[in-house]
Amino acid sequence: MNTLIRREYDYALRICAYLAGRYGQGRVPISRLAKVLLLSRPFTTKIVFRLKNEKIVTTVQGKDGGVYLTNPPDQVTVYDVLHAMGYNSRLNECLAEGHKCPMEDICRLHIFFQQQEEMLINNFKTKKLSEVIMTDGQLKKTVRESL
Amino acid sequence: MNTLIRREYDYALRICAYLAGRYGQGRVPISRLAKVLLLSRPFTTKIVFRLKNEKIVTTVQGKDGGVYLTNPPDQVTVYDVLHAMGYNSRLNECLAEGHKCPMEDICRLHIFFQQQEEMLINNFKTKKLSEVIMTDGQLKKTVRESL
DNA sequence: GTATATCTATACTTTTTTAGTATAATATAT
DNA sequence: ATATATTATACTAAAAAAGTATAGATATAC
Repeated sequence: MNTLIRREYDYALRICAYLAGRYGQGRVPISRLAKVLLLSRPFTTKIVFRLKNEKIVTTVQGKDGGVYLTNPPDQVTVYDVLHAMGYNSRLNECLAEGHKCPMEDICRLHIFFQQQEEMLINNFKTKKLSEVIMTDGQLKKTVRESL
Repeated sequence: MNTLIRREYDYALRICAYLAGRYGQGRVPISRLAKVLLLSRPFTTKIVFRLKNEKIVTTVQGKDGGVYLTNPPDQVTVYDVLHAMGYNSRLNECLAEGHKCPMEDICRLHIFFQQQEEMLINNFKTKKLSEVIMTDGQLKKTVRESL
């Protein structure tokens, strides 16, 4: 199966949605993120590393270190997170930069997909992290039920 | 790069958009489809084979054989073609059938992506082949210019 | 009835992408 | 000092996508 949102991107969003719920409440160690979000620890590490480089999250090393969301959740969008992770998905390859299809200008399919993609990206840019917060309470409940 | 519409699906759409422009005007051999749409012949063959099995196109063997659109272009949608090709792309894997995420019910990200996907599929179901026709005239012009 | 143009059906190969792991190093609170 | 964290990069394995090859069947024109 084929997805526009890769696993990594999805995990990154989960991590940010969780951190959004703890904004202003200190640092969360990666080990805890992994546990509560059902991710492997090395993979979580990798994703946090990318998010940190793009300044979506801030990290603190050492004992009592951990991760927190750099900016308030209502100032970060789903698109921001995807973009930070290197999101460059396209509905159709013919929409990609550098791709020069000789039919492009006359191709109504191209125009159609272009419109669809714009709409989607626009919605990603509108959706804020504050709207998709995952709280500890919710997570504990579902994880308990899934055991 | 990652796309929702695979190359095969895109080619299938092109083929159908072209056949839509010649609906009621007889059969088009695969060799011609490949040439005019800038596709390799074996690949075109493979795609036509799939479209035939799903009755999107009808094929006639033998000398003077070829391919034509089974139904009028205003009765076939972009979604019909994608579906025939085995389209099962999802925005996010967590939307896939059989995928059971323990957080699913409470996950606002899941709900958000679900909505986005519905919107997209709906638009695919609304767009008819008659709206994306590629004519011989257009194609010859662009191909000439690209040489 | 034969040659030829055409589709049929499946198997194979190559390349790319994705997903995930491992590890040695560095930082900090106590 | 030491225990607990993150850092940064390299590596591996599995899966998917893209495209090719080929032997065969079929229909038609002549």
